Amino acid sequence: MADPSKPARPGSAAPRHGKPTLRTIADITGLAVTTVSRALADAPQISVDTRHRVRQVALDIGYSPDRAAQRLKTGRTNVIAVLLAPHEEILGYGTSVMAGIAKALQGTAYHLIVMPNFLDAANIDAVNYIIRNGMADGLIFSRTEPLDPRVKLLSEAGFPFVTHGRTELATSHPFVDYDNFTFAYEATRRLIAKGRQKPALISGPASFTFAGHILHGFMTAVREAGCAYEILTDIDLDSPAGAIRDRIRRRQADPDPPDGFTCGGEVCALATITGMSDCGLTLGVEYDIVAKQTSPLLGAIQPRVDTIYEDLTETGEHMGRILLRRIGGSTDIGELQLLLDPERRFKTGVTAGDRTV
Amino acid sequence: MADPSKPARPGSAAPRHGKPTLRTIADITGLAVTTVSRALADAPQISVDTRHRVRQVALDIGYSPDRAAQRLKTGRTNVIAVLLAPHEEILGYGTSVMAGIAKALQGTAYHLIVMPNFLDAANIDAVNYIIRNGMADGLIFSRTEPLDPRVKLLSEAGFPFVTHGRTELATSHPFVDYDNFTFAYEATRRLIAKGRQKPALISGPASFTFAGHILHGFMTAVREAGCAYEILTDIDLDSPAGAIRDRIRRRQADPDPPDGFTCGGEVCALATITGMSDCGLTLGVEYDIVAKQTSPLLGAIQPRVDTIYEDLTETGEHMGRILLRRIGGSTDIGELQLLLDPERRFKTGVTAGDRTV
DNA sequence: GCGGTGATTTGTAACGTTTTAAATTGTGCG
DNA sequence: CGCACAATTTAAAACGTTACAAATCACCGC
Repeated sequence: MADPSKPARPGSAAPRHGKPTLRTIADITGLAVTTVSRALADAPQISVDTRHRVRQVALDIGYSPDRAAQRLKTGRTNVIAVLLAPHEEILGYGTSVMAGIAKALQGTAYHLIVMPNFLDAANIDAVNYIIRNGMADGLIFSRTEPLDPRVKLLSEAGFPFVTHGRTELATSHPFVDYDNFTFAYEATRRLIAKGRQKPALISGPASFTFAGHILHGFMTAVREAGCAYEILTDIDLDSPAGAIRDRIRRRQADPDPPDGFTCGGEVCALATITGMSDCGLTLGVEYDIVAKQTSPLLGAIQPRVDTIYEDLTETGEHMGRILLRRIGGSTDIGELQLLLDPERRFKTGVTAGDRTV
Repeated sequence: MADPSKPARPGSAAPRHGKPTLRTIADITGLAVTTVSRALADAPQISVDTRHRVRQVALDIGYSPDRAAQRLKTGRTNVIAVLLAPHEEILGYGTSVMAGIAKALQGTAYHLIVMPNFLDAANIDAVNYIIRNGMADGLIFSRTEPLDPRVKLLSEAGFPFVTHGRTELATSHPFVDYDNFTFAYEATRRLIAKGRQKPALISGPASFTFAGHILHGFMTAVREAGCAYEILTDIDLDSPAGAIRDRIRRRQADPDPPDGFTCGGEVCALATITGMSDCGLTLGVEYDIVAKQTSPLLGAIQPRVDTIYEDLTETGEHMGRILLRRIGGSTDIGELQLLLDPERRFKTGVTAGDRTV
């Protein structure tokens, strides 16, 4: 064993910029740089005594490994990239999900980088860039399409990733998804249970997988009930609130308008209320809405909206955990895929001290 | 000049993982690695002809420099870090600002990383971590306090940063801020112009600089008008919507309630409307609100709310640009600080095709 | 033709880490 | 005592880039 009391070997110098390196620890302990490296990595071939001593010194001088050097040597970046689409600006989708991912990454060596992909919708380029330049060890993105080209690309490259949303591709891949079928099914059933005769659906843009799930859930509910229904095409959850409002208003002017709305989002619900209100119709009286809720917002507005909750932060946390597992080498698809149940609790803004008016 | 036709020098090998490096280009062109490096850096000592040839080859084979190696060698990370507080989840504050920053970083070598700081509010630790470990070349954060310790720390360390919001520290530093004084002043004047007798203020948490600016603007307006006023303490823009709603409702039960509200945020405005509505009061009839608008949300709801706009994406873009300038070495405080005027346009949800009802 | 000059190009070392292979130590046993 | 063997520790090389100093080249005036 090296004698800790012997002077630092000649040729060893303190790093110029003060930041401690492996070399610093080596000089202090009298060990070789290699030994220190392995000790910190808890290699079994290093004596337990040495491992402890090295760890202690590292802690004392506040050592933390240089990420650039590690990355250069190992090829691992210790970075998770997340792709955010421009539309996700509203109502904190992006921030909620990222908060969840960050939570999953807490305590690991991984950092979260946001790909500057707000501008161009063609984010297949961003995916290509990440794979080819090895910008990250794993990728997270959302708004999957049934035949999502990003998923294909990543799968073929063997690049670890997790999607928010499923695809219909033959090769299965890691994902976290919310059960939008059940959401739409339950939401529409609630409308019917409230006595509504003709539910209408406002779903996501048709190209996304989840829009199909919502449609399916909606159709299942209306068919079961054998009631009339309507699907509002030409607007979707990404439409500007003003466009949705106008569309609702126009529809009410035509014969046989819907009296219930299954809304996939909060802004959409607000816009619907506004449009109906413009026509002199009151929520809960002439019509009803059941909406998906992803923020505390709808919980406190007037009139109260019946909602079904989706926890985006939880979703992000699951995605982070699954991605770490995948990067760790897991191929057990069972622990890499997760379908979250809509929570059944009725979020209607009722808080303690609330009085019925 | 090196002869392009001569065979690749012995000892040169193709990189194992296919990714082209400087060495690859050197082999192809018959130049030395150093020459290629400088050619790509457009160093004047390399002949124009060589520079062009190297660039072309680099383009052809799809070369892009290894960030880890650059970072290791130069100490520069080419990373901008952004700190997001937990409260910024709502209404896309974070995402909007980041979209703006990303826009400013577009086309530069910089990547945007989000510090996983959602969990602990003590983000002074995160700042320390970034400085000490050289995690980024620059930092962006928001919600400054008058004597913000983060600003102190960064200034002393000489670490480039830009804040969203001002401080009252003696040493001036780069910032982008919205003129919240003018916002509150104008908003309150509008309330008074609408004939309101007793405006009330809901501002940000008192610890933040901008809350003081809002208060100042509000007070200036009410003093000028010589009218009654009220400041709603015990709630602020960060309060849950339900808490704000309840507080408004309770206040209306007491004597001499306010009949106008200057709201610093959208959720706050919605909650206020809800609380008043619970008391049977109608916006625009018994009371008015002027709110700050940072998303398209309020534009489409019913009842219409009078708002003053703050463009967060633009703010982010300015912050990004200023930070790049600062990293580039600028110390001209004139081009590192920016106070944005509230836009005077009235965003009241009026879109093309809108009809007055 | 020769030293000098400016314009280009080049080799070597280094950034801090991990990996591979080799060296050093200690121990048991014939 | 000497050898094999395991347990530790070590030296050297490499990842891809840039900085520094040195080398090469072409060309000029004498």
